[in-house]
Amino acid sequence: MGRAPCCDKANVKKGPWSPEEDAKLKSYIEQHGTGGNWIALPPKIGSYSFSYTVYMCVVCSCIHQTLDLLHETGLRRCGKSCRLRWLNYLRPNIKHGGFSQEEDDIICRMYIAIGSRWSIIASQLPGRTDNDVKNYWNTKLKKKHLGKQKKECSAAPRKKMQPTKEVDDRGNNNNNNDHHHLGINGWHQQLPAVMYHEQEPMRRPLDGISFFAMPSPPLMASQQQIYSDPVGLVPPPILQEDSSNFVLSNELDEMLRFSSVKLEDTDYWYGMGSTVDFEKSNTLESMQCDELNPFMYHNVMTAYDWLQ
DNA sequence: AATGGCTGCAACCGCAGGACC
DNA sequence: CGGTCCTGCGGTTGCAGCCAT
Repeated sequence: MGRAPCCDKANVKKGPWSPEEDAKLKSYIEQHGTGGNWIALPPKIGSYSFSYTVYMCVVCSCIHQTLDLLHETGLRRCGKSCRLRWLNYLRPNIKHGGFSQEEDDIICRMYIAIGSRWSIIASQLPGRTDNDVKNYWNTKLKKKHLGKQKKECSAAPRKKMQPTKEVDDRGNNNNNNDHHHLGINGWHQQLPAVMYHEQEPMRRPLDGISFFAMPSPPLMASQQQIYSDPVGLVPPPILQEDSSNFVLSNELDEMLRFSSVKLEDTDYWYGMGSTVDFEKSNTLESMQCDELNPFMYHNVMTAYDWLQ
C-alpha cells in the first residue's frame, strides 16, 4: 500500500511565492505560530530542529484544519511548501546576500569534516539556512576550490582518470544537468575497492563541539608531502610526536570518538573517496604513533601507488 | 538588438529514520 | 514487533537574470 500524499496535489499551488502569499503566511505564523511558546521551549537536540518540529505540529495542523479559510484567502500551499518558505525565506533573522570569508572557512572545514550535512553546517552559521549553504557550496565554493586543485594537479601530473559519466547511487546517469555539476562524483567507482570505504553514519549529533575551532585530521610530515592539501583548507597539524604518542586536544578526541574523520573531499581532488573511521575502540589520544599512522597512511599510499 | 550559454537561487522531490499505533 | 505515517534532510530541477558574442 502506497503512502498517502501529504496534500491534495491537484488543489495545491506550486512554484514561486508571490509577495501576497508571503504576507499571508507570515501573518498567519505570527498570529498562530509565534503567538504560542514554541520558540521559548527548551531544545531537545538543538533549538533549530526542535523549533521546527513544534512549528510543524502547530502550523501544519492549523493549515489543514483551516484549509477553507486559507482557501478563501487564496493561500493554497501544502504544509511542506509553507514550512520551506518560512524556514528559508520568511523567518526572522535570515541573512541574505554574500557570505563572509569567515563563513567560507567554516563551510569548507565542516564539509571536509562531516560532508554534505548542510543542516549541521548551517547551524554553525547564524542566519543561514541549509539551502543557502548548499547552494553556496555548489555554485561558488566547490568551483573555487576545485579550481585551486586543478592548478596544483597540472603542476604535478598524475594518471588521468575518466569522469565519463556521473552515476548516482541509484544508477542514474546525471550527465544531463552537468551545468550544475563538476563531473567528479563518479570517480571513486573506478578505484580499487580497498580505497573506498562506506562512510559510517555519525553516531550522534555533533552537539557540544565547536566547529569554529575544529581541528583538521592530523597528518605526519611524510604524509603531507604526498597527501598535501590542494584546497588549502587543512591547517598545520595540531599534534606533536611525543615519544611515539600523539598529543591531541580533547575536542578532537571527542569528535573522533563519536564520528569519523572524513577525508573524502580532500580525496576528491585526486579522484578518491575514503573514510577513516576511528570510532571503534581507541580514542586518538591513546593511539600509538604506529597504530594511527599506518591506518591513515595506508589509504594515502595505496591511492598514490595506484595513481602512478 | 537578438540569442544562446551560464549562473544563482528558490522550490520541489523523494528517501531515511523516527514516532506512533 | 511490524506496518504506517510524518518530518527533516539532501539532491535535483526550473527559471529568471546576466553576460558574451
